[in-house]
Amino acid sequence: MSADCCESTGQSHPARCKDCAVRPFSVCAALNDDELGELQALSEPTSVAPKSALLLQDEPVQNVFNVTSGCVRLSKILSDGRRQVIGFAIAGDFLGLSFQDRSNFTAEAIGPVTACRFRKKAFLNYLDTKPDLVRRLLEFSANELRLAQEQLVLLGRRTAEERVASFLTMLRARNSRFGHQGATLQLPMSRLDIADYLGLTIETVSRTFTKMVRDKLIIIVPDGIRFVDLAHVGQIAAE
Amino acid sequence: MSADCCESTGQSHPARCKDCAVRPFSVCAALNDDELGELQALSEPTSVAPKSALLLQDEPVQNVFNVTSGCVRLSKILSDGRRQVIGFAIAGDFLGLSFQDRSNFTAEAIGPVTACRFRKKAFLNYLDTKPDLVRRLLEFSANELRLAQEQLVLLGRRTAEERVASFLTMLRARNSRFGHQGATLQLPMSRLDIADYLGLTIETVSRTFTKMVRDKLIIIVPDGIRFVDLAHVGQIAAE
DNA sequence: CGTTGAGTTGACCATCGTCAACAGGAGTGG
DNA sequence: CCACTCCTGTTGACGATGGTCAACTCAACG
Repeated sequence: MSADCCESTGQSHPARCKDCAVRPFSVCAALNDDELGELQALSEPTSVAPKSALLLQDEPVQNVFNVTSGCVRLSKILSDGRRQVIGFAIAGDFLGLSFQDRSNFTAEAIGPVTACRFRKKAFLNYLDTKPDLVRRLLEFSANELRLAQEQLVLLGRRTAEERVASFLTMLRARNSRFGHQGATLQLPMSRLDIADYLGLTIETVSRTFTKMVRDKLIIIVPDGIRFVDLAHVGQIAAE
Repeated sequence: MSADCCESTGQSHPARCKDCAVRPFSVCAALNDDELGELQALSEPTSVAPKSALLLQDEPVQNVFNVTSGCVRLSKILSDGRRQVIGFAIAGDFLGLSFQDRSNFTAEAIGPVTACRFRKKAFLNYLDTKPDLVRRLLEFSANELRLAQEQLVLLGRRTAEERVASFLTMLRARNSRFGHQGATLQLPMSRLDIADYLGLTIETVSRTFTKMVRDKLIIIVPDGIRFVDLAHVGQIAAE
């Protein structure tokens, strides 16, 4: 079985919610076994092909999603084409609950993605009967807000090298819950995605990686990087 | 009676929640009259002096707040002193519900501020009995997340002039619910606050204002600006 | 009337963006 | 199997946007 965080694996689509590997980390953890059965009845296990969209900016939101594997890029574009990636959703993350008719951003699968899909209306109706689930969603929302606020500091006040170091340590921390704790970090997204996430250009990201290699902080490996001096990278990120 | 959005006015501390002017815009709108009475019993009407703090970054959160008048600056600082203002809270905004023990940011009154204060524990306990209030908080949280995501685009991808134009139109839109719809816009915060909010320096903000005056887009008045060509400012902001 | 703090303006400069060339791997088709 | 294209990523030269440092104005306040 592949350990790649962005490949669809057999374990991601269990027969029942009860057996779902991401349940403890997802909103579903707010429900007991009986309620899980009800939720399961509303859910549609879905495979999303690489590069296809789960949500489209300014388009009506028909579905909400619970990501079960893979990596989803969330981005906003300006009318002249400038793009800002506002986040990456991974297993356990919940997508689409904005209480607005139209989506504020585009969500696209980077590699293969699996997710539980819900009709938005049905999900909202179910929500009205499950206060604990609403409470859990509130905690998720507050957490996303905290991450966005940290990203505001990064975009507003940090240098290119600090942004890249921050990005690498942040990604490592997020993967830790799935056991990926080694010195190797998979980077499922392209340099362009990273640049658009960090408010930089692809050239600056590339140059910064190269500098970090020269400084013996990381080495670049296929589809990712390997930390050589994790402590020092963390120090640059913390600053 | 002063129309300044950041001055304490008599109407801000009504005897009863029922009569509160900001209720329709705040989380309290989720409660009926009986419930309002319960909430009122938990609330402590509070006046906050200019420059004093409601929340301190990295310190335990004892209270949560419902702002009823004035303007509160939310900011995060890095260890070397760089500061990012992550938002401004005005009447109707709710502060402090992060589900974390310690605050992620500092919240300081810019001018005089009034707010309903709640002990965090008591408020959380009350929440457990009021699903509609949780639901309302979720909507507020989702809305704040949306604003933060738009700010990510601003900080990551927009020029100085676009940032300033966006800031002015955004502030105007937020004030509109309180009837401040004229061409004059009060700016309760300093140039430094604006700079730290927009990821710029105070000099760049000042130069950009000057340029916009030269271009006949705005004129600068005491404690604010006046729109001369609102449509054009909006166009620069939209881009 | 001197002091303080906020804001403005100018001169200069650094970081990062732009434009261009190039390298290397994957896929395609002869 | 090789040539070709395409795409991603890297590197270099140059330049622009916005930052740094400094001087100055002006209003508030004692």
